[in-house]
Parts: sequence; C-alpha cells; structure tokens
Amino acid sequence: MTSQGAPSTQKGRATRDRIVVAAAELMYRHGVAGTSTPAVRDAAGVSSSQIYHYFADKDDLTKAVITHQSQAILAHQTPLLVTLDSFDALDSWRDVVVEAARRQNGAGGCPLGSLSSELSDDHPWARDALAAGFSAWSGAIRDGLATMVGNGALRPGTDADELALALLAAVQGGLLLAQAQHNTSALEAALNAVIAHIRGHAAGRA
Amino acid sequence: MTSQGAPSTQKGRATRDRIVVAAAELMYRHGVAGTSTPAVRDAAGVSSSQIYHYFADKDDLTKAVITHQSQAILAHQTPLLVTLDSFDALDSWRDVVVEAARRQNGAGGCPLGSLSSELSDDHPWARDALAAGFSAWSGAIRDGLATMVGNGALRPGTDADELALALLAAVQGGLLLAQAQHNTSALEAALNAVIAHIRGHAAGRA
DNA sequence: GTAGGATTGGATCGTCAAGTCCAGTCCGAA
DNA sequence: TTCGGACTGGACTTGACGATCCAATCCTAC
Repeated sequence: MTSQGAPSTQKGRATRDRIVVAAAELMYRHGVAGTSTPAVRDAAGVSSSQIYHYFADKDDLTKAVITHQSQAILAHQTPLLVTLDSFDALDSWRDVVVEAARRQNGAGGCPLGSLSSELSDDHPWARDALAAGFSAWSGAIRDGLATMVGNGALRPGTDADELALALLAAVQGGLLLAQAQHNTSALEAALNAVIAHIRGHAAGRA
Repeated sequence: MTSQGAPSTQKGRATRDRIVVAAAELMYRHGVAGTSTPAVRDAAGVSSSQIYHYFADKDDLTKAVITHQSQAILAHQTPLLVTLDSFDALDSWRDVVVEAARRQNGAGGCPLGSLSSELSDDHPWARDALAAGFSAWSGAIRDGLATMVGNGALRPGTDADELALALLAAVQGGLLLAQAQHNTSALEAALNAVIAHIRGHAAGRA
C-alpha cells in the first residue's frame, strides 16, 4: 500500500505523474465532475487499480491536480513577474496573458479559476489548496510591483498587495468572460483599467 | 405532451416555476453536475415525471435555470444602474455588490459566473445563453455610465462600453476569488481600481 | 356533467461511475 | 538467486442518476 506519499520507485513516480497530468488535462477541459476515473484511466494508459494505488479516492487525485496546476501557473508566470521592473514589463505581462487567452478563443479559462469555481463552495480541502494557489500567484505579482516601488517606478507607499489582488481579479474575471463570449475584450478592458490605475501611482506625480 | 412551451394552466405554470427555482438554488450551491434530478424533485416537491413533463431533459432544465438567473440578476441590478448618474451612485453600486458577497463570506460567487465557468466550454447552447446574460448585464452598466457621460459627470468620448466590461470583469474575478479566499479584499481592490480609473475620466480634467 | 387534454405519482429500466479485489509481474536488496 | 514489497491488470460489486412508462387524477371548455 503506497497510497500515501510519493512512490518509491522511478517507474511508480512516472505512472503517478502520468495519471496526474492526464487528470489535469481532462479536468481543465471538462471540469472535475465531468471527468470520470475511467476516462483518466484511458487517457493515462493505466488500469483502474493503479489510480487507487496512488490516490485514496477521486478527491485525493483532484487535490493532486490542484497542486499540479498551481505549480504550472507559477512556473509559467514567475519568469515574467520577477523581471517586473517597469511599466513596459507590466504591459508585456498583460500581453502574454491576453495572447494566451486569445489563442484558444477564451476556451478553458484559467485552470485554477475553473477548479475554484467548481470546488470552493462544497469542498473545504480544495478551497484551502486553491486559496493557497491564488495567494502564491498574487504574491508573485505583488513582489513584481514591489520591485517597481523599490526602483522608483512607483511611488513609495503604493499598496502593492492591493494592486496585485486587483490585477489577479481582473485576470480571473476577464478569463471567465472570455470563456462565455469567445473574445478577450473584457479581459483587455479590465487589465487596461487596472494598469491605467497603477500608472496613476507612477513616481513623479502628486 | 407539454414539454415545449409554457404550461397552459395556472397550476402547471406554478409547478414549472417551482422546479426551476429549486433547480436554480441547488445548481447555484452545488453546480449543475452536482445537482441530480432526484434532488431537484425532492426540493421542488414534485415527482420525476413532472420534471420531464415540463423539460425535455436535464439540459433543457439547465437552460431554464440560466434564463432564470439572468433575469434575477438584471432585476436586482437594473434599479441600481438606471440611476447611475454620479460617482456617488457608482460607489453605492459597488457597496451593494461587495456587501452581498461579504454577507455570505464569498460563498457561491456569482450565479451566472459559476454556471458559465462550468458550462461554457462543453455546452454551446449554454454558452450562448450565458453570453447573452453577461451582455445584458454589461449593457445595463454601460447605459448607466452613458448617463454619466450624458449629464457631464464623465467626459464626452468616454468609452462606456469598455469601462462597463472592465467593471463586470472586476465583479466576476472578485467574486471568484472571494469564493476561495472567504473574504472580499480582491473584489474591493478590483472594483476600487477600475472605479478609480473611471474617475480619471471625470469631466474637468485633461 | 362530461369529454379530453393537462397534470401528477411513483415504479422501473439501462447505463455508467466509483471504488474493491485479487491474482499476477516486476525489481531492488541481501 | 530469491525474498518481499512495489507495482500492474482487469474483472467485479454496488449504487446513483438520467430518463421512461403508464395509470390515475384534475380541470377547463363546451
């Protein structure tokens, strides 16, 4: 019984990863409830028992998917955010986010956002993990903005925390609307509005 | 067979309404996939056959729920938005939205937003209805902002459409984050940022 | 009051998902 | 090389859900 903890062998780790990656992909596209364990089994090329060998139940697998997606987003976003030292860099970050959404016509939305919308209310364990993911994300944005305060691009005293939350909310809401409307106009409008507001904190103004 | 079209009798209409209201409530709290037709049957106090007498299948019922929620939101929001003639009124609108979220600790999120997140990708018929709902909502906001342009509170040439989309995205993203974080700080941050940006369009500035 | 459609009750069916079981194979350590 | 635990395959059980069926009742128009 290796259900708890990481598999001890190389092969076991590879199998577990394959399951998580397949589940993440399916859950991203069809939601958690819309993803059956048989579907995961087929997509990952494993048998039923392997899923339950590595995970206690579907909730446990879902938890692993949340962790996986949080890390994937951070891995993707961090490079853009650690170099956030100017308004140009902020615009570039926005362009990357918008472009990613545009490429798929808004389909899918944010991997973390959809999971959160589906699970937060009914599953406290999921909500905690998701809140942690969002927190790490907004923390990364805040650190970027703090860089801009540090190097003088933004006025001292600027509340980087609050602005980071506003940016994250704009991303989430924009992506959600992009999903329904199949265009990125709301995402762009929201990001542009918040960024324009941030520009109001540029050093060299009141 | 009265599956299509409204029931012809008073009693039939009441039964149909009871089903839609019960389904809307359950789907709001547990999602569409998390709401079984037996659960709707019990909550509405009807029998299985009645559900399938008034609706072709669960998708058809879901469609009715989307319509119901769109109308409920519009009915709730319109009074606040038709009187949107000043920045004070805009702040009041924000306060109502934030207060509603705070009252339930963010739980539930936006009735339209959660449905959209769950259904938009896989169900085109739902996406169309949801996009229409969002469109009506942002349209109502835009009309409010247009009033402010008309009465001179906002500069002529202000793009009320874009600002309305930004506000709606801020609401959606803020509510989504409130759901996971159990607080309204992101919602407030996003709305404050967008509203501050709108204030930048106040008449009497460049 | 009565015909006929609208409405209702609830048993029932087919399907599929979650999770279990166990027999077997692989593989590293002694 | 052999022992034991890690890992794998897939049949199987159980239960719930969506949907159907049909008989019974209501109610409105005539």
